[in-house]
Amino acid sequence: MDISTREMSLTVGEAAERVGLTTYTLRWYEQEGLVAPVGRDSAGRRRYTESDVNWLFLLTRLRRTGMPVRDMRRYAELARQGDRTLGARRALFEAHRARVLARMAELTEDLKVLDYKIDAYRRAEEELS
Amino acid sequence: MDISTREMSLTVGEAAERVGLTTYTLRWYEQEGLVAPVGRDSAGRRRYTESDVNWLFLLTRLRRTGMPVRDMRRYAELARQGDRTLGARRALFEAHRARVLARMAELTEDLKVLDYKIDAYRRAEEELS
DNA sequence: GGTTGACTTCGAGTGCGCTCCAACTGGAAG
DNA sequence: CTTCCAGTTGGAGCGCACTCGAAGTCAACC
Repeated sequence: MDISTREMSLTVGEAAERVGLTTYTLRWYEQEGLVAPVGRDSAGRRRYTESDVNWLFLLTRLRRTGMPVRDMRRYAELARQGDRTLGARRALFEAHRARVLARMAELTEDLKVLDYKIDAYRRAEEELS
Repeated sequence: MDISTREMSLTVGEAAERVGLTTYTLRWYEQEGLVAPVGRDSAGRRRYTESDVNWLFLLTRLRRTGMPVRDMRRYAELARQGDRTLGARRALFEAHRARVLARMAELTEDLKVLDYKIDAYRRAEEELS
């Protein structure tokens, strides 16, 4: 009902805070084509819409799961081409999903090594006491 | 029984292959203090023992779980100081273990976002067909 | 005994993902 | 009207973890 809840528009600083990136990174992402050119106000300052922020949030998840910036750019390019790339985007996500699962399996294995070592240290400490 | 099974000694190339690192990296790890100076043969070439290889393997697991080289160096320094650092080494591993668990929890969350998107693309494709 | 190929050292170079600086602009508060 | 602050650009710089090149040595094989 309140107009401010219907039209969200954030400065680069506010958007950065919301998505957990720096203003430097937000501008750099735009420059690198990970984000389509953001709208500007009358003074030439960026204004981020809710959908800009949602897009940025998605990027942070892709990034955090280890997707290289190069691949994120490719994804952004596909997204900008509209509906006809839906299949390609899904394929990209499915491939990435598989990589994330593989990464998690690796971590599970590595965790066993850590646990083994922790136990070995515990036993060695016991021995010495 | 056979002498060769009792005394393992690998060249840098062989050791690299065994642990899945390059010869460049093996030398660099030594230079960076992640590995204690490796024994040499009469011609000055490195000879890796089984325990050298075990140590390197452990390093690869630490690295793969995201431990910075800086921390690995600190760990290597502790290890070189002998038994009196057992507690510190265990603490280091326990702290790292917690970080790995946190990372896995993050990945689990991120996977949900990927799954959501994959499903959204599927539904959108359905819509268009 | 010459060729090959893996080793040696040292220092420089690379790729990634930011991160920061300098110089400037413009809106808002006191 | 001044001060302040957050924004703008282009380009340079940084930290990390390797990665490679150059020049040389040496053992092993034909």
